[in-house]
Amino acid sequence: MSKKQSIPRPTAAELDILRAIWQLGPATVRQVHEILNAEKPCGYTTVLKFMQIMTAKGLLIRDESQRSHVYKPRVPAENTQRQLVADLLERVCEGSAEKLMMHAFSAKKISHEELTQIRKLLGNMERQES
Amino acid sequence: MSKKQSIPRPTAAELDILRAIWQLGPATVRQVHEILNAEKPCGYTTVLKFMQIMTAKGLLIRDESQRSHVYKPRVPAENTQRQLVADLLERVCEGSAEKLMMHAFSAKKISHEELTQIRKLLGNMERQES
DNA sequence: TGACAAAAACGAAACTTTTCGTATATTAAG
DNA sequence: CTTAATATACGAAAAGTTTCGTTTTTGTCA
Repeated sequence: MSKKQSIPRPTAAELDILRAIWQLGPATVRQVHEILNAEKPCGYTTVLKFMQIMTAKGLLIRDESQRSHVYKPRVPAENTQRQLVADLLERVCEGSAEKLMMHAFSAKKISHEELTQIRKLLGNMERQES
Repeated sequence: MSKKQSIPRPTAAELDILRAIWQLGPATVRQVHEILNAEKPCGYTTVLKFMQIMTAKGLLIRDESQRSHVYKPRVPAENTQRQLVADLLERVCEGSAEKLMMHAFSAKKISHEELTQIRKLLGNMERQES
């Protein structure tokens, strides 16, 4: 009975770091800091500290074989993203995917291409349905 | 030049309270506490304090004409929901509505009826497109 | 009007998150 | 080996969130 301790939900600042790593792939503190600092000024050690904390929490794992440690997500980006979307779905859309989409559509202009992709996605859903 | 100060994003606990009020309509602390306490035990004054803080932050407004003050959201539920969805869309889905949907679908089984509704929604979108 | 019940106000403790200064370690160059 | 550059480690302040005990106010009714 292995104890698979659950990974906590990332905080806002932690999500910023995850996003940078999702974009970069396995990355050093310096690389992440470069991206984050460009968006919004922040100290190097601030980013370092976060990445240490995130490692302690189990959000990241790190390879210490190099002088500059290399960090990557403990679980695939998709898992974390799915968890966050599911959470919002329940907590603000009452579990209604339709509401979720309505809000997304009213918040942002969606391109024709994207609409086509989404329709295709819906088709697949339908097919999988019992 | 009226200074329209922006309303802050609700925290997790504040969102719980908003959800209760969205469900109840304008409500007293007691009503909100009843709902929240049923989900997860919490003190009356805890809820009261939150609602006071939220009023100070501009998330709620209250009618003090009765002995039991009546609170309601300062902005329509849809606005807050749209803001939260838009935020997630940008911060975890890279602005891609398709990814948002994919995650929603993989997180939760969607009923046939809901799929139909969503398809209808897509149709409307298309029509509005330039 | 006085006592009781219910509500609001207040203040602060307990936690969590965010930010960084300073100290220490490691490596490369001269 | 010494120094300079760059990394990590550590600790703690600052800020924000959550929780609730205690006090004060307000309304009711006997």
